[in-house]
Amino acid sequence: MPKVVDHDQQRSELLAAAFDLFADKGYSATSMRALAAGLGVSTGTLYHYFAGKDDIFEQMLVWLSERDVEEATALIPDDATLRLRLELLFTWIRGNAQYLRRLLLLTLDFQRHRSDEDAKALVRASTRLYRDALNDQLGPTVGGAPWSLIQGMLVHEMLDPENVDVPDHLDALMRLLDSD
Amino acid sequence: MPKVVDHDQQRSELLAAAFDLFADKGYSATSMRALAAGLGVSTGTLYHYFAGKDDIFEQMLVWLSERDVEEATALIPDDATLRLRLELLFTWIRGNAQYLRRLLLLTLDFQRHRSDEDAKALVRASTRLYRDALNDQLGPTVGGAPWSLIQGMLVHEMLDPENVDVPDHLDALMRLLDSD
Amino acid sequence: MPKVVDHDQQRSELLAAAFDLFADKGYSATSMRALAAGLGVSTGTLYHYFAGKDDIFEQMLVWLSERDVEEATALIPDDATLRLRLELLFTWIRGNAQYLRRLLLLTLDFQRHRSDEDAKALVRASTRLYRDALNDQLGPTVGGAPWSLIQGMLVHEMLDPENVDVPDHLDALMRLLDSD
Amino acid sequence: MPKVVDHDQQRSELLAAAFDLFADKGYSATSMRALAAGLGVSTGTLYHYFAGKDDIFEQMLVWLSERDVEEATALIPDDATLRLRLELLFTWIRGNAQYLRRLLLLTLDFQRHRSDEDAKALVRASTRLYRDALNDQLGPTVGGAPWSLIQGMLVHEMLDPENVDVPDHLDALMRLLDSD
DNA sequence: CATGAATGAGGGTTCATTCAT
DNA sequence: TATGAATGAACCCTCATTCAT
Repeated sequence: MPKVVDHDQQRSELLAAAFDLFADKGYSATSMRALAAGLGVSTGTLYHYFAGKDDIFEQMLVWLSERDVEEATALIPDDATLRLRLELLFTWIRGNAQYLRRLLLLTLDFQRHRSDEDAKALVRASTRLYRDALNDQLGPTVGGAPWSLIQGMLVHEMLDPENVDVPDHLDALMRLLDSD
Repeated sequence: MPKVVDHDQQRSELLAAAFDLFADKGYSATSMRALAAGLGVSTGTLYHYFAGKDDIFEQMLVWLSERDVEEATALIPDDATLRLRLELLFTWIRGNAQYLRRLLLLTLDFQRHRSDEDAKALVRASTRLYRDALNDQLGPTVGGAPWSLIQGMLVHEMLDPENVDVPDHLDALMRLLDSD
Repeated sequence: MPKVVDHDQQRSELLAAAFDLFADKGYSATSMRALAAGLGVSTGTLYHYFAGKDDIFEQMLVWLSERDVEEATALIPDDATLRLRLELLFTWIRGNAQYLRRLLLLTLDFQRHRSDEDAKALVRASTRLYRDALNDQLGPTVGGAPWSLIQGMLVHEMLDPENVDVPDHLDALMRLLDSD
Repeated sequence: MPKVVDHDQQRSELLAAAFDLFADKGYSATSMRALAAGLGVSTGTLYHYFAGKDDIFEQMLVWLSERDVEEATALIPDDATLRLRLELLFTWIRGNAQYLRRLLLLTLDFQRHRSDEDAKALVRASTRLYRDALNDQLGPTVGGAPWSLIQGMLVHEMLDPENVDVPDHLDALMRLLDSD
């Protein structure tokens, strides 16, 4: 099925490139024209591969989530201690902080744009993919606070970039997990 | 003499009512026409009181921030213990969680829409107003993690409302502060 | 009738100031709000003294034309030779070239804006006031060409300011008149 | 393959038709909606072919200037005497006087609307195209006065149509050129 | 498969004018 | 007499989407 392969591969490449375009300007401010131009195709072609703007975003979000979780999980040895897992994950998060901030902002952007149940479900699914991976690594006892702390750190940096004490956040994360 | 209208009062009333309209649909999806209709005035009147859409939002954000900080601070007795302060603040936050989520989302929405330095400064100023008030109440030792945790809790609820363990977050906050 | 005097004087002052405002931006680009602000009154006051924007312009044009003709005519002795008359008039025109260009442009601007017969009649009346004064000074034999040359010089300067040879124009004017 | 439309040809056709619409009401009074309706397309289509209202005008002005100069120049034999050249040019001008008046008024209209340097440069370039062609035909000795006389004649007709003695203008032109 | 021409509703904003005070 | 709040149509322009080729 060579055609299908080509089709899927082309679609993946379009999705990968779409993130930068969306992330630069935000969901609604990124026009289909700009998307087409940035991806090097015509608007018609875009509509050939995708049902519309929302569809591009949705497929992109799923694709990014799966890729991220795979990538981060692969870094952690199976026999790592809790502390090591936390440090490795935190390192990955800090190394991709800029990207994660952009993704988080974009996700909220999209959710705001589309307030229907389908959009909420999509966002929830993507979020849970990340959160479940975190729980897998740090234990099922986690009640949500560490996850909130990580997300909060990213939001904090978006709103007031100069006043975020990153080591303090790692320290806080460790204390939260230790006391469990 | 002109029509007897207190310019500043009228402006404040428009600002107060504007929040719900902005928060319902997001910054960019709320048109000036919708704003005017929702506020019961014409678009011309809106431009009589404000320089434009951005100006409405900016004035609104300042007004809300100052009002919130005053309101929350007033609830806390001067001689309250750290634990009591935390509980009172957390109670206020939970009591206004829906509003705070909407405000946070709206703020991020606006920041995305306008990426210039002026917008960033405005958002930063508003954010710091809240954060400084928190630091005033919970002590200067706070390195940012508690603040991130609170913001993260709100974001968490936006993305995955059913999976947030609120008491766990209060507990985590207490642990973070106790160990200082 | 003190009230009437005050009223007329105020109106004259408003008209005088209105020219600069109109000339700076053009007829249609000068808003009533800008006019009111520039004249130091409210829009309501403007509508108290004038029937509307067109009325302001019309009264202004009449007032300017009469003032200009009086002023330029006063400079010429009754017993001046044709050559002297021409030189004095040309000197006045060059001394007021910037103003005259602005006035000519503004007049065309207005005529374009209002294509009805009333506007045309007004413009024609104003133009003839200038042209008749010129004919009075330079003789009834003038068939229109000198007048066209002067207007053309001003238009020429508007369209291509650096390439107008002013002495050549005076020379040409003299030749046109001499050969009559 | 897209719809088969020659982009440049379609653009030229729109430009040609745009002149009448602009000339009828003036630059600023001709709205994009009116333009689109008059050209038989949607506003969206207009923006597909042109960057905006100014762009339409600018491209139109260049196109008209080049067409006019070509057309008028083609009428004059290479070995024509000065007198013949003048007569032929004057005949062309009189034959197109209505059009030229409309063009001149429109150009001034546009220059008034946009006072930036780019607009001035465009107008200057267009003006010089006409003037240089005139100089080419009537000799480099022309100091500008004949050109001013021609423009003045057109302006004169705009302001006071009934009082322009056309033969007198031709006569004056000949005298100006003879005496060189 | 792929193109880009075409649409027209809707965006933020400005306007001359009215009128209650 | 004088004010400025209020209107709402119209401004230029952008948009996601469709479809003939």
